[in-house]
Amino acid sequence: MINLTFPDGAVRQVQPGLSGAKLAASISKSLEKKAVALMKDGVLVDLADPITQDAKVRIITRDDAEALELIRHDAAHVLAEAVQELYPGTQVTIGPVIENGFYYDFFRNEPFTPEDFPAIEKKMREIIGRDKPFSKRIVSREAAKEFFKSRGELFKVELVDAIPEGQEIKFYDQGGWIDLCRGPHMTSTGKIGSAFKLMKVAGAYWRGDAKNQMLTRIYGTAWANDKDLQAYLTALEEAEKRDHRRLGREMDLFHFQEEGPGVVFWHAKGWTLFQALIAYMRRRLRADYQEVNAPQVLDKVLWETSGHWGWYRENMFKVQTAGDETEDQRVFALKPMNCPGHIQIFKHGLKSYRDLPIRLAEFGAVHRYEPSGALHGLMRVRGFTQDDAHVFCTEEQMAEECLKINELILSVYADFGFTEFVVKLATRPEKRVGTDAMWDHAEDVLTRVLDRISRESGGRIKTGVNPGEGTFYGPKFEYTLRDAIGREWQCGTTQVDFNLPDRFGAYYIDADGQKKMPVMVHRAICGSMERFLGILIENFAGHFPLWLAPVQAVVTTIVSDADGYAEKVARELRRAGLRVETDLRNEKINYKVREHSVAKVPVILVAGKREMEEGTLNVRRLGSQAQQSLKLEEVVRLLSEEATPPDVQREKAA
RNA sequence: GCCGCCUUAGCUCAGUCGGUAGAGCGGCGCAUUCGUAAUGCGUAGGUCAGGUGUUCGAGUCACCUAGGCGGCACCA
Repeated sequence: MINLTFPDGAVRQVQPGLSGAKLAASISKSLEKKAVALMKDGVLVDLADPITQDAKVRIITRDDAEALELIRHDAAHVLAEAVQELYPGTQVTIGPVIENGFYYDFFRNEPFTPEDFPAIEKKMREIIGRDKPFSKRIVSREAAKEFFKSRGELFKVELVDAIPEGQEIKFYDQGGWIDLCRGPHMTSTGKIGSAFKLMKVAGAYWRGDAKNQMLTRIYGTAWANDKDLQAYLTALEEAEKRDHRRLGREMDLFHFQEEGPGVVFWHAKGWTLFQALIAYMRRRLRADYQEVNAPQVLDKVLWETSGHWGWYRENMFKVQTAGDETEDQRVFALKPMNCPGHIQIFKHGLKSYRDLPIRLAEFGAVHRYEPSGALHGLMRVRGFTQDDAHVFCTEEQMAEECLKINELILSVYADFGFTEFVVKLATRPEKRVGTDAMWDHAEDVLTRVLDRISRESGGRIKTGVNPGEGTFYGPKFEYTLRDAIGREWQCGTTQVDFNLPDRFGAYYIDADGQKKMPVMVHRAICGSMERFLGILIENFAGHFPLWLAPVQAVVTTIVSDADGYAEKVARELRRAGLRVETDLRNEKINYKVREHSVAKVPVILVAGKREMEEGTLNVRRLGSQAQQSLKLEEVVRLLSEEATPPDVQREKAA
């Protein structure tokens, strides 16, 4: 006999080999019907699997949260069956569960289009309606390969070969249609229900490798019920409304055009935002950093020395004279990074150990030839501004510098309202420079720093490791923040580098009078200012806190008699440092309120006859219909206080 | 870069079977002076992304190029 422990702590003795299905049946008739899988020691397994030893068990019904991934996984199988039924000759490959849904990759000479969806969905519903049971059987490697080979499923043959020796090969049969799968599945296709929808088609490389064939991927979403499906579709629409490309146009922040793929035309309002962000960062750097500026165009030898010319040449802009007659054939590069420039500044003149650490910061405009398919609004561009810095320090100072940077990064994020972060250590990649000993050392230092960050945050900051994701010259920390709608963005990085100082021959004079190589720490907080602004636009859905809003308030009139008063109000607010516009157009107040609300101006100050006579303003805040009548002086005081950036407020309070 | 889709007025989008381009918003003009999310009337605005081809005739069909969108790959 074996002991099964139930979620309520109850223990039951049963015969070994009892299946989850039988177990459910022994509890109640209704549970037998509702059960779709078994949770055994924290792992989902098929209901038909025998339980052979003591375990903690829980019967999973379709309504349990754990069943959702099964619904999606089963839906992927049904999608594959539907496609093969409708389009014979299509080869199936893989079909995993992903966040919010599933996909299946197919190989077919003619790719699918969304126009095929109605037919496929209809067929899926038909298969689900048949409600055939999922049944599993273990097969031998040879039998599995033979089976797929005979059906012309060459991708599946490759998949069988990829299964590690000693691992079982399982076939799942769903009413005659069979797929290779590690499972688990629910009891029958009918359990999938009807709350699913095919979403999009996309190309995807076989096994994620660009050297392989392109497959057609069909994405779908699936939920336990229609209400959840509908909620998901609504959330997608909401996310679309805060798309920074859309808000950028609606709020007149920036634009892109054909002649400049991947480079931003910043309009006045967008540039105001940009400048507000840079001004904030400058204040945060004032105490510890020296701001510098290195050239845009430098001879390619510098990039050869750094290694960029070797590793990233395809992604660099080459710059040469455009003249046809010129003899000067010298090749320059538009800088893709700031580090070589900063090293030149460090190397200029002798540095003493007493000078260290030297922290050079730059809002450096860099250009990278990103693949055309990678471009995406402000999030991925070919010309952008990094809030970059390089700290030149001694070995002993390195860990302390990393911690100091960590504090700065986290406090910057907090000032923008981001409170959830993950810090990951990215370790040595295959493509790299420097000796293994150097890498061992650098990774060792960062691992210890990461432990300390985690420990000192009291577990508030999550940490992790990204193996092989480091840069070619050193390991790094990747700072990821979570936005208002739960999306994660990797922004900041801290990189420890023993390689570039060596390659460029940078040194300082140590206490013993000897030349010594400094360690270099690269760091960025926002990463790309353009991208960070894109993230901010989406995070706030364009509804910026007052200190960032490009137009902080609009003063508008109800009657033209109040025009003079409105001008005076605007002057006073501007004198207090606020970004204010007036709207004296001969339009109804409804019209003007609507227009400025749509433009997401945080504060509308209405001046009518009454306000003019009383020296007041009627204040209306974005997102609220409430009105508040306040004295002009009061408005100036309240708004300038609210528009004070968080760091300045902190300084004042201190 | 790869796969698929898209590109019509400043913006959002119609445009039938291949027969000579349309709406709303916005702009401009006039009237309206009005109390918190769209006042009325009038008016201008187009190389249908660019090119080549098929055709008596192309916004519409085919091919090429560019840009965009969704994924994939990439992201120093």
